[in-house]
Amino acid sequence: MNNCENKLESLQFILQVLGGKWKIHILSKLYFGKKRFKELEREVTGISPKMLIKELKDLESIKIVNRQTFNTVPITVEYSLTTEGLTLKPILDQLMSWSDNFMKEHQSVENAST
Amino acid sequence: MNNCENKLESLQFILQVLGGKWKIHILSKLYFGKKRFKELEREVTGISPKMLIKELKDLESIKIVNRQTFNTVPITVEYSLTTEGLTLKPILDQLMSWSDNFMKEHQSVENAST
DNA sequence: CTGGATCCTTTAAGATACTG
DNA sequence: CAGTATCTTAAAGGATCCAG
Repeated sequence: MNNCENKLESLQFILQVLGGKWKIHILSKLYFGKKRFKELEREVTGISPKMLIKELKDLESIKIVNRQTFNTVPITVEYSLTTEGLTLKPILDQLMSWSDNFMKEHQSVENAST
Repeated sequence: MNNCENKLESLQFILQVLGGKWKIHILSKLYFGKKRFKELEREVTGISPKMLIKELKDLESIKIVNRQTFNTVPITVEYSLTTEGLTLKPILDQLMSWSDNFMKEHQSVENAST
């Protein structure tokens, strides 16, 4: 039963993918639909083009986001979630509600010094 | 409805907590029960005492693990999960099964070049 | 045994200017 | 508009030695 090690690795892998400063923020924007590069740059406040590109490439390479180019006058690129990417949403939602709850608990503990 | 920002923050927070190279590994050992420092050092292969201490402190500070000292001849310290920490298990399990599935898909895509 | 302190290397991230 | 390149800083992690 040492596929535990295996699972550990996958877990670490996906945590690494989702970790970092920007991934979640970017994904949360893409859950509302496709976005152009510039849109993302605007909406993911504080990110630099270099970081945005890097993160998008990361996500693209594991097929969580999709990149589509249009040969318009100034080139247009749209990013969107793949089917795989969409399956991530419930997970993220659950994690979110856990974190949310966790934060509340944590706060109430700190404020319990009355 | 900009509690979205709030949720994003909690998500990032917990992802940061769980992220890094060792947290998950350590937690997965603690799910089997309390462990002494040395036991963890042995079981979490490759970790240095410095890292182990740091990670344990991180987890302790957010009340996910519990630290209990015993005034034995050479001092003994036992680490275990708190109630909060235990609530993390289902989340981790779900994440794990997702990652697992994701990895399989990903592999089959790569091998589909027949 | 448990853990702190120090030094060093590697990786993540930020700023900014530049090209097709 | 979309993306690169370069340079710099900050943070994570590793190695090792030391102390209660």
